[in-house]
Amino acid sequence: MPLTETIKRPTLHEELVDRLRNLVVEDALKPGEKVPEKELCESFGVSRTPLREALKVLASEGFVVLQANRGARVAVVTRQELENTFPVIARLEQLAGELACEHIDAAGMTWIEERHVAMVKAFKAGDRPSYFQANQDIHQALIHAANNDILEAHHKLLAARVRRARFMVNLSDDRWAQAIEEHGRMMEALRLRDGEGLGQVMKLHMLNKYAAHIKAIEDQANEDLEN
Amino acid sequence: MPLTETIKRPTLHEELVDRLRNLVVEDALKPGEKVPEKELCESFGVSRTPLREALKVLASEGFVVLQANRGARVAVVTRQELENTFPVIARLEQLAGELACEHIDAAGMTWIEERHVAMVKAFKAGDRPSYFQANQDIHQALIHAANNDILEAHHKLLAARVRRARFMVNLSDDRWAQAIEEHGRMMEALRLRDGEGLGQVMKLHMLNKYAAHIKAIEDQANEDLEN
DNA sequence: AAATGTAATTATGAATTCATAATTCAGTCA
DNA sequence: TGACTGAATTATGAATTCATAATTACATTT
Repeated sequence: MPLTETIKRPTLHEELVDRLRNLVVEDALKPGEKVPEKELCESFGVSRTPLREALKVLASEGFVVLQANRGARVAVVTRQELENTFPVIARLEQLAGELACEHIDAAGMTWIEERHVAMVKAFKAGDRPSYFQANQDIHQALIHAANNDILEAHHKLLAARVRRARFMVNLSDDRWAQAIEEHGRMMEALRLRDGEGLGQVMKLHMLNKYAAHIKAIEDQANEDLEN
Repeated sequence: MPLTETIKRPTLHEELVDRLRNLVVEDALKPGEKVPEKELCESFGVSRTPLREALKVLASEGFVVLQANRGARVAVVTRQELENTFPVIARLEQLAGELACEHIDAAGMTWIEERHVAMVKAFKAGDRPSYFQANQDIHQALIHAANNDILEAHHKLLAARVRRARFMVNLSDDRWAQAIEEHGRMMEALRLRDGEGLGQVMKLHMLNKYAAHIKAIEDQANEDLEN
């Protein structure tokens, strides 16, 4: 921890990058929609310059696509993109699991145990929003515990992509139960500081999530065909 | 392959992102230096707006750091950062190796064989620049053969970071010979389409590169102490 | 009525301008 | 002589302006 705490976040465009990314990830801006530059400027109370700077960053992160002289559109989540993303994030989570077991401290451990309890509770109550939040907290904490900024930064972007995709399908009860079971095994490995094991489970967890996603998409496509 | 080929690259800021990134990676802009906005605008013949947009993107990629009201500086390559980068890129290369064996086509295979020959030739001739180029071509081609855009994009950024670091130390003859040997094993695995094996060797290759780098840095530090 | 060509409008990329924060440098005092 | 103060200068972030590309609306023709 450095002695000099980093200063507040002053620049407009940084703030905007986060806000806009959230709008995309939280599905407030729908895939394929053009980004309404003018409206956003007004609602944020800023001029076009910082907003456009932010859009450039978002484009490099893959959340919007820029078309020459035709502005920005919200990137569509293609199946191809999902198929490409999951294997990559699975490997990053595997690495994170290994490193987390080496580097996690007592405070981090306590926090994760606490969030795990909250997550199971949300599952039993059928409370999806709370589950999603606790789940996200746990994964974030594990990545953070790995103590690798590069890993964390790249994971953050990929995780946001995956999080966007949750609006494409519903979490099935089966998959939900399976995910909870996998999280149980993650906690076991973490308590034993079994990095190899935690890495394996986290990778598997992500690949299973992937499989469930693909299946859900296909089921939905079939349903649509029937109607 | 889509019927409609994507149009040229018209926008100033995209061009600038690439050009500036190159200046950083090729060490024309030295770590820690402040980015001379004015000079760059003049030499590129553009105004500040697109240049600053490009700097925002470069900052999100980690090649420059922005300080509030104090402009951009070229990011310094810290040892910590390198220690964080190598394990991540090693995993990505492992994954790329596995996927490349599944997806590579004849043209890709031919190109890689050709570049491998050129690389060995450059090694025997002691021609470092040609070696670096061929080496980079091979790794890029393998990643590309994996046929995963997400993987490719994230690898590209990390590879650029690592490439920057080559200015910190020299490639020792020992490490060079070892690298050539590892590439030989990569080619063997690739020819057999042994994805598992290729992934392992590529991961190892990167981790060995990492070890050599750290060692070189330490040796250099010791030399400096003696003088 | 449909289609094509053209003018008007709008939106976009980039240049310029503006307000302010940071830096530099001269002058003052110890 | 050297450290501090404060004005002058410079650099930066953001707003505004401007030129042009794209879209829309409309008219003309068949």
